[in-house]
Amino acid sequence: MHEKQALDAFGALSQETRLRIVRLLVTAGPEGMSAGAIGEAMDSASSSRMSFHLSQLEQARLVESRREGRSIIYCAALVTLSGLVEFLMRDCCQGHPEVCNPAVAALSSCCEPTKGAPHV
Amino acid sequence: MHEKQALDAFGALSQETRLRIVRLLVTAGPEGMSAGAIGEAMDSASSSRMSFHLSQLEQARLVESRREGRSIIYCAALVTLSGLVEFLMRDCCQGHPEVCNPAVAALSSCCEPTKGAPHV
DNA sequence: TCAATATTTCAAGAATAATTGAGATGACAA
DNA sequence: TTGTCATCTCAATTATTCTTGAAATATTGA
Repeated sequence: MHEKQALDAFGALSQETRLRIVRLLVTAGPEGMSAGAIGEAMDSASSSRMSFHLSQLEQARLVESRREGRSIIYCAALVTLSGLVEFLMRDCCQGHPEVCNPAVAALSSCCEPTKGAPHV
Repeated sequence: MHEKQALDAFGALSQETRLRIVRLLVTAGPEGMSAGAIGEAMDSASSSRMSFHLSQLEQARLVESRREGRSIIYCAALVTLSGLVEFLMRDCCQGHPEVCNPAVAALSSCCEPTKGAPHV
């Protein structure tokens, strides 16, 4: 993860509709959701507005898309999300390992790390 | 962490100078740095510009400040950073615990979680 | 008190980003 | 091959955010 990519990702996440889309897709899991279904889950979203925000998210690599018949299916790009966290928190414990533990605890509430997984 | 607070935080992090400041302060640790010292670490930052960005960061609760003599010392607010991660990744493993492990591994590269720490 | 240092505040202009609505594209089914 | 559905693209308008420079505030030392 480079600075430019992180800036794009944070920029994408700083807009209400887009943040909601990402969180929706994070819970939706790897099957993802069609653009139309995402739009229905948002209040008052015209198709062009939805398309604009989805393409911003895709450019920022926070979501990925694939075509399935007439629909385009979007899903969250968890690799980018975790890269973002790592970029932001890198070197947070220079001599003070205790200070950044809350961040780890927060993520652990999601799920336990794979034993022996290579640290990114 | 509520949506509004998360939007403010992501908005604050989506600007080059501010993202650099946060990362600088994350590595600086709890002692923090004075506004002037932060400004010197940025290229071509006028004091008013620096003050504008620092106040944006403080409004987003990503940094905290205290006065020390003539200087104002800023340090990273790790509680907000970890809250942000938790907000973004909440419910990422609805039935699919394996998919979000990369995020945990990324954070673990920073430091190990405290044993028995309450999960946020 | 006066001058110097460190930082903030304010207003104006410049730069970026979001929304809207109309029209285009691509896939499928009759 | 025509019609319909799902989604995207484009250009214009509106809204938000950033930078600049001048002036204000707070702290300290002479």
